[in-house]
Amino acid sequence: MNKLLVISGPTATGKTQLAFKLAKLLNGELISADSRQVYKGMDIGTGKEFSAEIPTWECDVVRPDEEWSAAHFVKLANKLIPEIQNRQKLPIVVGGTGLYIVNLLNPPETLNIPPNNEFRQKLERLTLSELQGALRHLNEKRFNQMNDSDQRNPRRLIRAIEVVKFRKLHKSRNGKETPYYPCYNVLHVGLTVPIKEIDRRIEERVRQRLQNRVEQEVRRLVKKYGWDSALSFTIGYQEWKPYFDGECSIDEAVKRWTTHEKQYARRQLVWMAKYSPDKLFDSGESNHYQDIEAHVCRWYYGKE
RNA sequence: GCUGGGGUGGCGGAGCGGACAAUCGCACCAGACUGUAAAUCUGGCGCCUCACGGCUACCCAGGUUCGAAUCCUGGCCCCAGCA
Repeated sequence: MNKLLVISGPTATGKTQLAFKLAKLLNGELISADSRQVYKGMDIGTGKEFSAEIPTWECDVVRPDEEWSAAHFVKLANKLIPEIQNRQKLPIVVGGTGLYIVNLLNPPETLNIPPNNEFRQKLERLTLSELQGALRHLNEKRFNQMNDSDQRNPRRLIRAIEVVKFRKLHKSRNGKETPYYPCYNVLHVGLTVPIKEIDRRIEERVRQRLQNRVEQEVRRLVKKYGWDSALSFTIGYQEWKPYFDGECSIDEAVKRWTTHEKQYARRQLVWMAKYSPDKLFDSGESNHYQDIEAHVCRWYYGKE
């Protein structure tokens, strides 16, 4: 039994509800592939949902001021998945962070090359052309491999430099940072909805979260962790800062939040178009659940 | 009613005689992406054309000028202060 079910898709398509249903049906446990729900206390704004019967892993694992990354996610997931399987249960990875899922299923060689924060801080002070120059000087080939947009992306340039530097330093003892290549029997189900419907659901959800007093949650978290934390790069949190600082009205802040959420959904769709799941379902269609259930069961109960 | 400021592309906002289809930001569209990914970055964004290029544009109507979003006159509208 090495089966692994993956459910991905843009925000507001009903992934979590689907995962709960399937978990109940197939005796499963969830692993959240969500880069924001890992943060403790960021509950209302990230829309955490739990079920009394079904365990959900990789939620609430670090504080908003702690470090987290795709590599952390993958490492923990590769520990959890066999554990769940050993309990004779089905692990279900659900989430909208496409990179996490891709990295889990198909880890890049560089995944376990750690960041060098001190070095990064130094590089962050450089201009774009200085960064480009630095990478070309270290490894012209690597620079040329990058596409036009990445060559102008400071963050990507910094990581590339970091990787090259690391390899130069550790070329003798290669192997330690090679990622673990799992071989699970994976079914990857994608969930989508026409974009107009996603927009509608996002608007509704923002209203709902306001009613659930996100504002209080944000205020509390800012007090505890400050803006120098995940709060400043999370939709639904970052937008509150100008309002708290008296630079805009609450309506403007909420509008920006909604817009950012919609833009995010579009980016997720672009990502999904590139890394398409095995099978895509439209959760706006009335009988989608039956279709998904049938499809998943065929895989689950089928021969290995 | 007087005085002063102003009307620019979906919005905010530069430009104040030529180099302006008009800096920039936002929104929007299309993408990229392999340890920050709800992040970060790229391209497009008046109309027609694959392109060279052409056409119509900076409230409206006139005028000055080789040339006007930019100057002048009149009109309409907005804002601030005074009445």
